[in-house]
Amino acid sequence: MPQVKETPFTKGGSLSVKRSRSARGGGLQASPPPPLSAFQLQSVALFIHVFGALSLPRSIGEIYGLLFSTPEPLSLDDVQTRLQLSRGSASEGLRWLRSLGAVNQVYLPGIRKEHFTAETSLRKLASGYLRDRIDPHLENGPNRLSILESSIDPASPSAHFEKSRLGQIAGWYKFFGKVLPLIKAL
Amino acid sequence: MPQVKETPFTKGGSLSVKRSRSARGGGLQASPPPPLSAFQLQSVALFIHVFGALSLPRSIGEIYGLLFSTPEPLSLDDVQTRLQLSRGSASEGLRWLRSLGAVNQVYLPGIRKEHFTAETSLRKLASGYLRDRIDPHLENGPNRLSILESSIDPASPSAHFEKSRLGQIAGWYKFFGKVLPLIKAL
DNA sequence: AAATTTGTTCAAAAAATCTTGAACAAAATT
DNA sequence: AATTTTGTTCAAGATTTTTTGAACAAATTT
Repeated sequence: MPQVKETPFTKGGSLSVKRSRSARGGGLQASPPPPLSAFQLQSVALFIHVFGALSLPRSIGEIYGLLFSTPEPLSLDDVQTRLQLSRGSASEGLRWLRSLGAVNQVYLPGIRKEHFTAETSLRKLASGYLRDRIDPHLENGPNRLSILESSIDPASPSAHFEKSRLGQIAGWYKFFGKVLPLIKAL
Repeated sequence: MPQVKETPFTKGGSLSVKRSRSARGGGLQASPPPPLSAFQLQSVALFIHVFGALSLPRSIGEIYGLLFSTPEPLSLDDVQTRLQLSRGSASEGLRWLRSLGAVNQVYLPGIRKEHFTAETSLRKLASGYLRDRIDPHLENGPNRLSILESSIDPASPSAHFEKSRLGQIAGWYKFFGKVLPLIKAL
């Protein structure tokens, strides 16, 4: 459905020349895209690959790779311009990485923009990933198990087989419930 | 929740002389789609979910779920008709599961069609998955590391930082190289 | 050896996912 | 309080992945 958004108060008429989002006052051009160093380029490539192995989007790998290979904290705009990503991708990618704990927020005194660095502790990376991407599936476990159990008709001839399968799955859940905390603790 | 798929356009109507692939001679109709039991339906739903957590295609989860919840070995055709999958999906899905070791081939004396059952040993499932989906990424590790290393200019002021990052990654690879075999051995 | 059954492959269609860009909102500055 | 800066959201477009179905090949039967 095509939707037209309206502003609280439409100041439509002004025909103001739309300047680039990052254009500064005084008619200056946007700063030129800062080139990545060889090390940064290789890092980005490597993390695109690593994150790809987990079926994560390319932009996520790019962002983490850039932060990983850059000593200074970078802002959203830094990330966007250096990787030539769209604003949306950069924002959502950073948000996702932050929520996972793969990226740390750094507050620089006197600077308004938020800045970010890469978290490199394997423990934190792994536990964040497990927490966000694996645990949620295990949490429904008991519920799913009971649904499955209730689908077994005890009178049916296949009930015995089905119960054994149910037990199988229960064992898997139990195993993961025990092992995951261990991995997180590393 | 995930259920039967509907074909976008189910045309063809009555003039569709096209007989099912498995239609027998003598003008017989294709055998009616055998309905899944409640237990099978729930199992399929569960494994669609589980495999989905690993970003694997729905059809893979369907096939494994069906085999898991069925006592007898099933043939390619059985899988296809019961899940209403296309022939290609069923064939490729089974092949993938077989290559992973998640599905076992069963030879039934006197029966020409290949038949399959689900492998339920967690150890085999996990080690197959790690072998096919994780190991390949680790194998390139040394190579990737050396590429990254050669991108460092020792004279540059950032060389120190970059070397420490390189060491970080090397540590990760080392860790996984040690831990994965342990997991496989369970 | 012709016909039939069984299984695989792959181009095209369909579906799912990711990216973009502009509107919006919130916070800070003038 | 108006403007500017900063960050988020989401519909539409772009891209990638999955599914389909028909052609093909191999094995088996007639």
